Amino acid sequence: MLDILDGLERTKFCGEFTTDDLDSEVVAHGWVANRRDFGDLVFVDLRDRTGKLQVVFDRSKFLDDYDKVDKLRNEFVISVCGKLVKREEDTIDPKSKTGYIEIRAVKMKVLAKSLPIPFQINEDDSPSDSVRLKYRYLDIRRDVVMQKLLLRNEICKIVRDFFDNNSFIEVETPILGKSTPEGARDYLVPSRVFPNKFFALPQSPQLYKQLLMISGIDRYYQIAKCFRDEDLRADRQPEFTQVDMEMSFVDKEEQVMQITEKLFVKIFKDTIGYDLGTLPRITYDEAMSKYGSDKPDTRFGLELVDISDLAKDCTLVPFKNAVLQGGSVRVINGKGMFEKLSRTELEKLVTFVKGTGAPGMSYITFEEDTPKSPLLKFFTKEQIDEIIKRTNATKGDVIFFVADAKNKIVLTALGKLRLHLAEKFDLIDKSKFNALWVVDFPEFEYSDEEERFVALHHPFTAPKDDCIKYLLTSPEKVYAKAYDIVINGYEVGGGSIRIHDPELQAKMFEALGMDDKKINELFGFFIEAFKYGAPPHGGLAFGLDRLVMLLSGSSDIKSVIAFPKIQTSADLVMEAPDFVTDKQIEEIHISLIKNNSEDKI
RNA sequence: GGCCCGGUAGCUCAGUUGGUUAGAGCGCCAGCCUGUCACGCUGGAGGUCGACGGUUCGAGCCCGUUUCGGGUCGCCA
Repeated sequence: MLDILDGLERTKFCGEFTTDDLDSEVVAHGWVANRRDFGDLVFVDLRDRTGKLQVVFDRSKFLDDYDKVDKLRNEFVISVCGKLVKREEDTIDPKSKTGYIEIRAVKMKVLAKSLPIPFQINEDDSPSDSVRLKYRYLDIRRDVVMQKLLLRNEICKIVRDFFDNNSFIEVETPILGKSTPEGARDYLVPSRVFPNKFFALPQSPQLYKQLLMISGIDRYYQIAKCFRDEDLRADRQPEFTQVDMEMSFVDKEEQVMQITEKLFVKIFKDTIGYDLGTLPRITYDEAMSKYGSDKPDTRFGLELVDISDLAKDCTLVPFKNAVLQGGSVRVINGKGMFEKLSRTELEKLVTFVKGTGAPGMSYITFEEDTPKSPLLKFFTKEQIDEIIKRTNATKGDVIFFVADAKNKIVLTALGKLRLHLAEKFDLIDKSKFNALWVVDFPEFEYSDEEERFVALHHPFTAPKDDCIKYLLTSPEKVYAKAYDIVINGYEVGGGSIRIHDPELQAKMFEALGMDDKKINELFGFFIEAFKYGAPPHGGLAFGLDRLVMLLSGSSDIKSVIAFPKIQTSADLVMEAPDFVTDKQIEEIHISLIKNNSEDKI
């Protein structure tokens, strides 16, 4: 090491030099970010993860071989020795944090050369994703990317300190586990030792952390890698990080929510200086009926209004039937949107709503104070007046109607329309962070596909005490001790109080239509564990990537992950996944549908 | 699996109605320059217009297929 660096030890990181270091001999290491070459005078911006510092190479004062300076190019790694000085008044760069100082170099060593890199590293230029991700290690040299990784590190430190201060213990749980059928698709790992058997990568450390409660760890946390073999989205990666926690001797949602809320308030305050305040609570039912979503973005209005009671008595058959068949008719008032929406754009909105699964959308426009719409003839004047009253509709508004025999379709459609309109008309105050709790989730959700009730959260979620009696008779009436934390319309985290009573757990499985054999195969070990003294417990997990994304003002989760996957879930840096040798395949007792390994060359 | 958008120099992009030798900025190479900070100036290199096929006298441009990248629906307890 010392031979390479000629004994040069870094005085400070580039961005950390201050007036304290003035007029002393200093050593700085870094990358050549830019150079301005005047022949016998060369300026170099030296960059490391903390920022940039100008180095001046003046031939008349440089004691080393000046030829090396001539040959410097961008992204060379160098070590510079010289005097740190204050710049002349008229040469100060006000745009740079270190713009008032510079190193007058007397010695310089090139530690590594660099080819011209495939794109330029500066703040203004952003190359396409594929180039950036193929050369992600270079992309990270860009300040915008580096800042996100530094922010991520900061958040992790706050998380660790916080849990440590609150008697939580970090325990690592296995990456190689067992496949569980419900929920997302598992990443599978074939076993070499057990032919035909597979490990699964964890979708979350859920079962392990509950076992740790039985162990007496009492309070656990982990910054855990989780895996889901599903298609990607801008805010979804197949491999992601959760901050996972669980605590014993709690039986009320409140206890977990309080400590989590404290952590979130601290993270926002200590990183970006934002005061989250006290998080409002909203029930799942209320969130659905007001916002058409269980993760509402409350930074803007456009709330849903139920007019089913009026539509029930109208003469428009689809509306009437929707209500009579157990569904609903609901509306959103697009405040002041009439002038901004042409006929074509209104029809585009109809297409958009149809795309969400709703049968269609109607609307009433208010070019003047009086409503205009083909819908009007199906309602009485009193009904229309009531709709206007409930939506506060006035001149310039447009009321959007969606009806269906399935409530969920109406709610989802309007919920998505609400977001779409807010985006389209720029109604969202981007400087705000609206964090809230969604509570009182239903325990079950009816799956049309499987024609049975499935767990909305997971099958270990405790039902509300007064709902237990409905478990086997009316699952739709059962609410859960479950809670989600939602920020700006993103589901950032969620958790629940767990079932710790083996009898209740058995009932729960029964409600889900699982027979003893299946239960034993899948969760036998888990059920057994609960017979050896399980304390009441509950916990929560939140997505670290999503949180960093929000805090860094980004809407792309890839931007806050060092080496993210692209949409096809491939890794462009390593070019993974890739073929493996026939021998490797043989060892894990797998036969390929078609051996493509020759295609590799 | 469906739908939408995109691929032109190393990077970011322009390219008219289908018409001569496909352009710009940055970067790169060479030279000049002692206070620049997006340094400047002079000169230069660099292109299978993602690929294949079709239409046409003629295709970067039109059509089809395909590939790669992005967004989204399904999916994501």
